[in-house]
Amino acid sequence: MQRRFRLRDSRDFARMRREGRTLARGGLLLSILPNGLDHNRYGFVTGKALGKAVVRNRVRRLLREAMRQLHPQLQTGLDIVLVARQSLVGKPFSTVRRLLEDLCDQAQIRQEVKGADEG
RNA sequence: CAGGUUGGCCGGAUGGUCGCUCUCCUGCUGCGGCAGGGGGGAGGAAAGUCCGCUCUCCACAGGGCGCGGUGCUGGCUAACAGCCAGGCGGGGAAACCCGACGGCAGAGUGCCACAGAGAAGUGUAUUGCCCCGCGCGAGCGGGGUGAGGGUGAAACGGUGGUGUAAGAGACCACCGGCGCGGCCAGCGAUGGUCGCGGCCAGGCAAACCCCACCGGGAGCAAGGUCAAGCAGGCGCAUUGGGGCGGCCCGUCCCGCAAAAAGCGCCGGGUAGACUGCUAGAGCUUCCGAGUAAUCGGAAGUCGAGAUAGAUGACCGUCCUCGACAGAAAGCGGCUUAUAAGGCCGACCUGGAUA
RNA sequence: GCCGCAGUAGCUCAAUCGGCAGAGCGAUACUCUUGUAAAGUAUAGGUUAUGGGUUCAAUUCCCAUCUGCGGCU
Repeated sequence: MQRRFRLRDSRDFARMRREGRTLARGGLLLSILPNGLDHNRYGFVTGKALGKAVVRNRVRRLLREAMRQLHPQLQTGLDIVLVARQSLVGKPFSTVRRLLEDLCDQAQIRQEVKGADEG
C-alpha cells in the first residue's frame, strides 16, 4: 500500500466519523466517504484494546494485505477506513479477506469484474 | 557411571511469485514523481521505564538551607542502585548459593499492642525465701531479697565457688559478649594474638535522625530552520518585571517615563515540510597487561531509520516442529516474559575400574 | 515515545505515629402487614491488586510485577 493511497490526516478521520457510511460484520468496521480525488485512500485503525504491539501489527498487516488485493476491483474516489475489533484478533488471512469482500459487496463499491468468480 | 552445582551459546532453516520501506546506479520527466536494475530492512529481551550517561534547551550551572538518592572494603567504568575481586554474617556434607551489610556503645527523640510485677529507669514484686514484732494457732503487720516459677516476639550474662539471716557480679575463677590499647598480616574492610577495664549495656534507623558520598531543572512530543495561518489585550521608575520550577544569597537579562523594540501573563492561530536521525563508550578476529571486571594495540568491517508509523500474503522442501514478543534520538545496566530441545565447558559428592 | 496518579466488602469511600480492617447503600433471614413498600432487629460478605523483604507484628515501610486512569505534539 503506497503512501499516496494512505489516509493520514486526522481531520479526514474526524470527517469520516461524522459523515461516513459505516458497515460492520464479524469484528470489522468499514466506513466509506467520497473524497473527490481520482484515487482511493485507505486508513486502518487498530487501537490499544486489541492487545500489545505484536497483536496490533499483525491485525493491521492482514487488513492491509487484504485491501491491497481487493484494491483494483473497487470504485475510485473513496476514503475507506477499516476499524478492527477484539474478535478479529487471531483470525487467519483467508477469514479476514472473505470478511472484507463481503463488506465491500454489502456496500456495493465493488465494480463488476468479468471472469472473476471468487467467494 | 549416578546424583548435584555453575558459566556460556543457539532463539527454526531454505526456495519461488506478488507487495511495503530506505538507499545507490541508469533513463525519462509536465519536477509532483515514474520505469528498470543492485543492495539493506526488528530483539535477547526491541518490553517495563527502575537506575546511569551522551545529546538539546533553560544566559553561566555558583554557594547555603531544604529535598531526594546511595550505604562493608578495594578496583573497573563516561556514569550507575551495575560488574569484578575480597571481607563479614547465614544456609549446605561439598561444589556452591543468599545478604539495603554505616551508626541504637558517637549524641538526641520516638515506638515496643495484648499479656506481664516490670518493656529500659541505676526500675519493679503476684507466688517464693529470710529476719523482726504480734498471736495458743491458722495467720497478720513491717522490713530485706531478686535465684526459681509464671507472662511475652523479646525479661537486665552462663557454670562453679566464696559469702550471708536469706540472698544477689556483692566478691573470685573460667567461659561468652562489649570497649580500649599494643604487636603482627593486609592498600583496606577485617583477621590473629597479648594485656587492661567496667561487671554486662534489649530490639526497631526499609522510625525521626546523625555521619560519609552523590545529585540544578526539564526532556527528541527536547531543540533548530522554513512555509501556512490568526486578534489582540494587560503589566513592566525605585528599593520595577523576569530567568530561578521549593526558599535565600549571589549573578544575569529587560526596563528606568516620546515611540519602537524587549520581557512576562492571558487570549487567538497552526498540527505541514526539512532537520535532530543514526559510524557508535560500534562489531569481528588476533596480540599484550591484569586473578577478574576491564584496559591498550593492530587488522578488517558498516548491520533498520518509519512519521496514521515500513517485515506481510500465497505455494513448496527439511528438522529436534518453533515460545516470549515489534525499533521510534542513541548507548551502559537492572528487572520481568520466554516453547521444543540441543551444544560447549568448569567443579563437587558417591561408586566401579586401572 | 516521555511524565505522573491510583488499586480496601457487590458499589461509593474511611482507617492517627505500624498494634484485633470499619461506615453508608446493597444482599440474606426474621418482626410488623391481608400482601408489598417503608421502618426495626440480626447475620453473612475481605489472601487490603499480586509476589517477596524489614519487623515480635504490615492496608500502613521498602522492592518487583499486574491492572486501570490522566497529562505533554
